[in-house]
Amino acid sequence: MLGTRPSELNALTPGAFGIPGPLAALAGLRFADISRIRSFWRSVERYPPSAMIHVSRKSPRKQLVIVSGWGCETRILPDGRRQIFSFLLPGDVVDLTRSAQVERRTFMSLTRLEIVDAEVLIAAEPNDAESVAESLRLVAARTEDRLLDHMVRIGRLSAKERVLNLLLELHDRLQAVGMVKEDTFRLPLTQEVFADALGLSIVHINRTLQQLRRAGRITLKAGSVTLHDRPKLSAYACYENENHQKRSFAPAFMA
Amino acid sequence: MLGTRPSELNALTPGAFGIPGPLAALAGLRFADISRIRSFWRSVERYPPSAMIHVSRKSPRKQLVIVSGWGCETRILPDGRRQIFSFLLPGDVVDLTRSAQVERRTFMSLTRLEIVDAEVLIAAEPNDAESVAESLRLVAARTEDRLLDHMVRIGRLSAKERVLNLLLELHDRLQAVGMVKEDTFRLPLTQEVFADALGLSIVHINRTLQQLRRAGRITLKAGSVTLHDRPKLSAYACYENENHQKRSFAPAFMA
DNA sequence: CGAGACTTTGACCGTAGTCAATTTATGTGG
DNA sequence: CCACATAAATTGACTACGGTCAAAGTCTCG
Repeated sequence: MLGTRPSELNALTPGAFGIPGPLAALAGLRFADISRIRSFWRSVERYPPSAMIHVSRKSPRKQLVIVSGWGCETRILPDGRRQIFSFLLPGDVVDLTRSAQVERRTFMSLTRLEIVDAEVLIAAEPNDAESVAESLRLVAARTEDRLLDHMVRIGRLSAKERVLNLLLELHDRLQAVGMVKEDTFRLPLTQEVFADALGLSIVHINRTLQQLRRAGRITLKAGSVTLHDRPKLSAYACYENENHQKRSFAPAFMA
Repeated sequence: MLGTRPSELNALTPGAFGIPGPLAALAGLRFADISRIRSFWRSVERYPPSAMIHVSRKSPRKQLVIVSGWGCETRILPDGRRQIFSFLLPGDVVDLTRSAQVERRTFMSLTRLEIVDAEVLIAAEPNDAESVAESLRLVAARTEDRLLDHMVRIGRLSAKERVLNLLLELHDRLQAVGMVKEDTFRLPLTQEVFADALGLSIVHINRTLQQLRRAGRITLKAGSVTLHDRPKLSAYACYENENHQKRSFAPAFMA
């Protein structure tokens, strides 16, 4: 782990739906009543850390929603090198509809992970099926857009910038789903995962983190990170909040 | 230019539809008669090299099809660094439907460029509207998938591997639309563009190309490239043909 | 022929990679 | 609750890939 001690602060319980939780990211989703939530809760699939989640052509499911935990999309080269394309957080949608060749992206869990098939969410809201589907598409589109940010990170930023830029993105995404407290959030990733995401070696990631720590830019311990002076860090790392000029998507069901 | 002298071998004329041309990449597209092709030809938009193609929210168009020339999607950082996300070749589709934040990707021409709005193609085929639309989606999905290959390139391959891997991809894509002759194809890109796509500096791209040339891996002159021993190069550069296990999409209208 | 865009080369530097050893968790069985 | 095994984080020494700066050479085109 990047810091130390694990924890379950990154896991959600059904009760969490009562407060601005991860699924709030699913713009406009409304859960009419508790019983529906329960039924949906029962169809959650659970995976242990580092599990490969198969989504072959035989399985009909095409959109998966992360309920709790962290996942990622990755590709491993024949010689063992690995590139992580994206991190998937609670509320994110993996939309396989958008890919012509599902085989080329591997979806795996990084922590214990819970997912539901989007079909279940849509079925839970028969009256708003279309609006739910639309929300899912929107969230999936955002996930795709982030691939570009990640490409810029890897292609054009220095190691320090890459690390900060990614941490800033994760901060914002986690904050959007209520998983940030006082600028601090859990980061259940090993340095190896970080390295594979940012196109750097483990050793260099380690040294980069040290530097950022010593320079007082971040605090990283016990598996939690705190970013000090985000505006400044954002400028330094060429980070742009993805919600800059966007309309807000406050979840209607919690007004 | 990467080699020397320009040329129009990468541009298409209407007559080209009679032979396996770029639009063959649009699986299943059928052009019932010449008059329709003409009408569609009249709605082609033309751009000079290095033009920014605006696709703001005000313009209703959402899917653009490249008819001739090369384009790219890119992002420029505040300090001038630039990352090119993808190259767009004849037959490719730019699907803005898939992006929640169009502002974050800039679409520009690299050579003289001709595009048509997908609407036009669909309208040209009233009886097969749905199948044409489906083809467009498929092509767009492939374009998206390629972003991942590009990410691997930038994140995990060495300079030599990156260059070869990209050349191999371009070879295959151009071959699919009949723009490769005897393992040779036109490459109307400057080394700067190459550098910005591969996350390297111009100087290093130049040296890498020299090395590949001297090692006899490629021939690069007069704006054309020849790849020698592609199977070997593919293995070396971790390149996998995207059509590996895929069904072929021979254009029905030219059988 | 000259201007400007592109390519090429040399000299030198620095970021990031590799290898290998050490320290510090984390976790499991007794 | 401790001992040991394993995973993860650190650190040092050394290397090398790729970046920067600057100058010279080429090509194209008006």
